[in-house]
Amino acid sequence: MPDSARISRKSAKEPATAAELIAVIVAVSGDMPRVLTIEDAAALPSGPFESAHRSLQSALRQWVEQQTHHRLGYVEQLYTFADSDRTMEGAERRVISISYLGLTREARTTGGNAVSWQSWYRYFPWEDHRDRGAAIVADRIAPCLRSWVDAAEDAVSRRERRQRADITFGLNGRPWNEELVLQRYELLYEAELVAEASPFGIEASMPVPGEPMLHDHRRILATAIARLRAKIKYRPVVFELMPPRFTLLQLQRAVEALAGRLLHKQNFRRLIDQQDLVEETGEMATETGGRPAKLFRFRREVQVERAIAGTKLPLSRAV
Amino acid sequence: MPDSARISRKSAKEPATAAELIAVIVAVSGDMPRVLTIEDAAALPSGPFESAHRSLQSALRQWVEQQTHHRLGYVEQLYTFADSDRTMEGAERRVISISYLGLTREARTTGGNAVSWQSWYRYFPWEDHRDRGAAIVADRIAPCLRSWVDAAEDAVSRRERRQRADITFGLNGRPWNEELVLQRYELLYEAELVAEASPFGIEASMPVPGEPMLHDHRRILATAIARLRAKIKYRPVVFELMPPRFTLLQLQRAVEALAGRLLHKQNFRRLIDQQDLVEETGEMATETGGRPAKLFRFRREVQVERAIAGTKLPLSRAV
DNA sequence: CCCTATAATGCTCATACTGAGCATGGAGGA
DNA sequence: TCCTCCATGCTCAGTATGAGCATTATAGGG
Repeated sequence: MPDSARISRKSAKEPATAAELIAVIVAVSGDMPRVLTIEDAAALPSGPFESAHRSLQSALRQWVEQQTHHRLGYVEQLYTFADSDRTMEGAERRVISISYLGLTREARTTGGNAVSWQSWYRYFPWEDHRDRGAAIVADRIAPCLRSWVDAAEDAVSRRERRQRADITFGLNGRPWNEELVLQRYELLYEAELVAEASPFGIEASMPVPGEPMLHDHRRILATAIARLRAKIKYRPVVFELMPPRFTLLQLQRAVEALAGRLLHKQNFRRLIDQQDLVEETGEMATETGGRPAKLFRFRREVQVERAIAGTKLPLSRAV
Repeated sequence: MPDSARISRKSAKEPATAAELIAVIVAVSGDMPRVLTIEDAAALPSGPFESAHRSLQSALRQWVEQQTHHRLGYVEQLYTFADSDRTMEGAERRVISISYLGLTREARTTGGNAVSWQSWYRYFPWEDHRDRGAAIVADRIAPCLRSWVDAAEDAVSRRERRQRADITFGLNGRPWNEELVLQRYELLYEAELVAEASPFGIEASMPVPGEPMLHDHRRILATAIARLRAKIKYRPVVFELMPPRFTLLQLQRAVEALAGRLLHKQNFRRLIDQQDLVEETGEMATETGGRPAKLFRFRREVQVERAIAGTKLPLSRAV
């Protein structure tokens, strides 16, 4: 390879780098999206990538299935980081972190070592607009953002800050966009409204609610949530999180849990069966609390056919 | 970190890994999407990632700008590979390849070392459905795929193969989907219709046209094309590839070059100005070959506003 | 100067999709 | 029996989208 084609000319002894995998494993239970955590809910599971593994994805799969005793239905690479602030302190080795999103079915306890499933809204309470999320934005976050806007140097940057805050958090008449999870977290980070952003360790008195995580794991989780919220709109991935048989309302509740917002029931049903995503099992669910509902199963065939088209969410302002 | 949280238990001396960046740098000129290549058009530019760099992205930016003397308008991470077949032969080190997509403005010659800009259809002639692409699929590829379908073991897998071929290549009445670039390449690879798939080196007599590349660079390029084709539909990224002032037809031609298909002119214009993506400069272009056209410039402001909504392509069966 | 090719631009139309809401059916509990 | 909670069926208006017709504006050739 010609020298000019190389990203850097220093070709002699490059200091070794280490590769690390970070997994965001998602399940849905009890109307809540859950994420697998370690360190008493303060970190995402991670570990070194070793040459014994065939590939990144197989390493992740193998490990997660061993941990959760569940098949990982869907795995997707999220992002690779190598920022210098991620270098292990004192070590001369550079760490490259490769993050993955994985979907699995049940949130069964995995046992031991402070491993647990947590609602992802524990870390991002403002993202749950099914109920109190909107209030948190309005009461707790918006005031802080206004201060941040006013603290800008000049009128121009004040204007830019205001516009950015309005768009990402849906203020001043702008609509809430559930996909902007990462942008919102990054704004809060820049405005030093999240604990990770304060240089002197975790402050007890953060004005904005939401548990922090170690390292930049909360940012990675935000990336995963954003990706998943976007994906469910055009790919039938929700079904990876559903039991084999389910009612349409259960399906809707799962989507709502992920999207963090309520959907229009009739339109949701229309969309689902327009796309032939499910088929009736012939059975009925009687414990619905109302009229019994038909049970459905996912038509696995569509994963091939519908390689592209996919699901869209029928959103609604309110319900 | 608890042991159970690690991806693998072997914690002793992990063999070092090396990180490599691979760049897909895209520009548009002469109604063709161009990609920066090295090794006499046989490979994508790549190089080691070293600890001197602040981050992956800054390393890439720095290097590309130095090479092309152009500002990299848009940079996006594509994918990270670490498959064992990517290990350098004979070396005990594992190589992790991180690929990036970058957009830049002009395809000026970079000088020296077999660096050149190539139309990406040189590697994927069947992807250019503005003219001969559809014919290549029908005349050269479809017959091979039929053989591949018939070569399947049993009726079930034959059926699966047929369906897969029909969907990805738009056969038997299915519509052509320009986003399935990677799926198409992978199908051709599996069917051993591309040179990279034949184990005994590059064959001269491949039934399907299209230049191969070294290593898995053609696959990476396919990933980049697919990503970009999807992106231009909902994000105003085309403008990164346009000169400061342009006519609407020039803009349309650029989009068509990327998408590999022709667009309905009136609908394209409707979409562009519905979204307020551009503003008139007041000047006119007279060398259009017909009636003079207004010159426009991109409204940079929308990149903030339109953080999400974005452009959609008005497609058309034919023009 | 007229004619033709090539574009730019303006408008219309049918269809599909989408957000919303009304109405009715069926089961269990007070 | 009435009430509540859901399941399910259907309607309606606004908007987006794929297509195509018509008109306007230059350049170049006869």
